[in-house]
Amino acid sequence: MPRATAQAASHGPRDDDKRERILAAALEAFSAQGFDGATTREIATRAGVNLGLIQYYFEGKENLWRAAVERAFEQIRESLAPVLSDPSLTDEDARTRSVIRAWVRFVATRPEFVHLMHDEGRRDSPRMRWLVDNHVRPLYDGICGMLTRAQEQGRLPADIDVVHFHYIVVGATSLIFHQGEECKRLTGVNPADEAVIEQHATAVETLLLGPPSKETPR
Amino acid sequence: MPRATAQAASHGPRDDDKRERILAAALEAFSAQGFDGATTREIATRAGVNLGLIQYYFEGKENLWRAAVERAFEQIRESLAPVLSDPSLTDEDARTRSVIRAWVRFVATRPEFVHLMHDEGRRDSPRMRWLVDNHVRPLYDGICGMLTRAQEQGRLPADIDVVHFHYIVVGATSLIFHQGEECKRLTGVNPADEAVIEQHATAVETLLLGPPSKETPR
DNA sequence: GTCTATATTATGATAGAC
DNA sequence: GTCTATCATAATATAGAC
Repeated sequence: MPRATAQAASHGPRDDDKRERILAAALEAFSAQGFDGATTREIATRAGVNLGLIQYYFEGKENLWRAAVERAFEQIRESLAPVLSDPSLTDEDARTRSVIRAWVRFVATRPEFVHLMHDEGRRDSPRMRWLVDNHVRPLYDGICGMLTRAQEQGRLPADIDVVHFHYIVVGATSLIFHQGEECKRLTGVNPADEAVIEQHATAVETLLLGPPSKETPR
Repeated sequence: MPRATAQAASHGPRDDDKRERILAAALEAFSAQGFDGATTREIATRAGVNLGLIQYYFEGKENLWRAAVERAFEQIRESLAPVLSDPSLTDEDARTRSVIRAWVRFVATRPEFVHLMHDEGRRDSPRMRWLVDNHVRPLYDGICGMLTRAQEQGRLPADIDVVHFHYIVVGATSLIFHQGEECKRLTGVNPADEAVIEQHATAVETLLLGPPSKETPR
C-alpha cells in the first residue's frame, strides 16, 4: 500500500472518469452476484478499464465493495430526503404513508440495494458489522422513530416491539423486488412494472395502516 | 462420470452414514455462505469426510447443492403438513392463522431454508429455474389458494393481486430470521429466542388478519 | 494514471491406490 | 467406499514498464 493512500480518499474534480465507471460496475456486479460471486476481472471488463486500476483506486476487492455500498446509501438518502422534509405533508399519518410509498419505489427501482442488504445482513462478518454500524443504524433509527410514533398514536398495535414492525415492513416491501427474477418465472408478474410497483405499495400501506384515503399523493 | 451413477440415485439402508453427513454439512455451508461462497473442501472438512467422497456421491458441487435443497424442502413439507391437515381447525380463519404461525416457526428454526431461497431467487440461473419449477411452485400454489380464499371471504382486501400478498407474507415473516445476525447487532434482539419468534408470528398475524382471538392454539 | 505481465492462492474436479 | 495425491483453472493481488 505505498501509493494511492491520499488519492483514494479525495479526488480532484476531473480524474474521476474511470473511477466512477468502476464504482458503477462494482455496484452492479456485487448486487447481482454477491461479494463472493462477483469478480474484479468482470467488474473491470464491464467498466471498460484495466484490472490494475481497481487496485490503484481501491486497493482491493473489499475496499471496492465498501465504496460501492457508500454510493448505494447516498442514493437511498437522496430518494427519501424530499419526502422526509416535505412541508405539504401535514399530519403524521400522511407522512408515514408517503415514506412507505417512497421506500417501495426506491427498492423497486434499485433492487441492487436490496440485494446488497440481504446478502450481507445474513451472517456475522466484518462487512456486516461495518454496514450496520455505518449505514444501517441511522436508517433504522429513522424508521423506528416513525413506527414508534404510529404506535403511540394508535395507528399501529402498541403491544408489539418496534423491531418486529421494522423487519416486517422492510421484508414486506422489498422481497418481491429482491426476488424479481423468481417472481417473473413463478407468477408471470414483472415487479419492475410501474403498475405492479404501485399495487405493491398500496398493498403494504393497506395492511399496515389501513386503506389509503381518496386523494393519495402521487 | 464412470461410476456412481446407479449408486448415487438409490442407496442401501446402511451405506448412508457419510453421505448423510456430507448432506447436512452442505446444507449448512450453502445456506451460510451461498453457493459461490461455500467450498467443497470446507463441506468435506465439516462433515469429517474426505473431499473425494463428495465427487463419489454427488458428482460435483452443483448436484450436491440440489440434493441439499431437496432435503430442505422435505423438512418444510413435514413441518407444514400437520397444520394443513389438522381436523381440529374448524374454520378457515383459524387455519390461516395456524399456517402463518407454523410457517414463522419453521423459518425461525431453519433460517438455512430462508437463506437458500433468498440466495437463489434473486437472479435468473439454471439453479433458480430448477428451484422454482421443482419446489417453489407447489408451495406457492398452496399459499395462494389459502390467501385467495381469505380474499373471497373478506378477510383480506379483494382488490389486490394475490402475488403481492404472497411476497408480503413471505417477506414479512422471514426477513428478521434471514437477517438474524444483523438484527442482533442492530437491535440487540435475538430472533432465535422463543419469545421473539412468537411475538413475530403475532405481529404478522395481527397486521394481516387482525388481532388473534383469545384462545390462540399453541 | 494506465497498462502488461506475473506471482500466489484456492477451488472444483480427476486419477488411481487401497 | 474411502483415501491420497495431483491437475487445471480462475481469482486476487503485485511489480514494474510506459
